[in-house]
Amino acid sequence: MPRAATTSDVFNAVAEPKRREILALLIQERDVGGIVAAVGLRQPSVSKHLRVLRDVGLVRLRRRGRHVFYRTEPAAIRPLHDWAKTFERFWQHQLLRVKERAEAKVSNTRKEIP
Amino acid sequence: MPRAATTSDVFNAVAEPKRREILALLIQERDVGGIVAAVGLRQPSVSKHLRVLRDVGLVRLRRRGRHVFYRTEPAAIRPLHDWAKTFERFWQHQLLRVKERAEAKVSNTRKEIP
DNA sequence: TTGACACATTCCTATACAGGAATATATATT
DNA sequence: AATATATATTCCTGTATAGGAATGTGTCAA
Repeated sequence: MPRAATTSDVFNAVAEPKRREILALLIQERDVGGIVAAVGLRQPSVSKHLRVLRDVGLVRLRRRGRHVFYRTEPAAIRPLHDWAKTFERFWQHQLLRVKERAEAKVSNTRKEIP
Repeated sequence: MPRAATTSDVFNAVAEPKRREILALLIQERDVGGIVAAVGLRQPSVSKHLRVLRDVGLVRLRRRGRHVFYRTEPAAIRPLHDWAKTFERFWQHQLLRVKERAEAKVSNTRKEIP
């Protein structure tokens, strides 16, 4: 079985670096031409990335005449954030242990010096 | 160009749901057999997922005789967390606006009642 | 109406993938 | 040494890309 479709969930959609770049860009609304100018890709590739982002709800669009303006939908990133946050307390534990070891070492060094 | 390799970065590695499941599982150290029993996959598939997670630093291993014990390396998830957190203030803005609209509505309703 | 412009979609291709089956490697047991 | 156990790797296959090229669609302008 191949990897899940990029359109299936947010995790797959943001696995592509260019799409993350586009998401960061679209915190400020831009039309497709503006995105093409900003990232180093041809217009059809950009449109395809936008389609993926749209399908998982990571961007919204607004049509104005011939132009289509896209903007990031930040709330759609929350599931990813919440998942990562699940591990936060564990890496904090790690940092604490590192700190404790460092302090213990200092303490030992002090004992050794006299 | 195909999708980037799963081994290239943390974002690609966690794009696969089973790997996220394994990461959650390995907060508590387990051997491969234990993982196989927990997730519904054959041993070779599990070993391959572990290889990917290992290559991007998301898990560490400890050999004990014939058994290999894996555990999640929570700190390796931080880049993902930090990236998602970049958008936190924007979705908070959204929530604030929703709240403001709701309060404005209540206020209007009150004005209409008398 | 005829272009011109902005964007989206389709078709093509090389590549990466995930699981299954078979096999290899390493360690423990007898 | 021979065998059993635990895990890793290799080979195979159907599927999902991501970008390029070509084409389709909708809107504005003259």
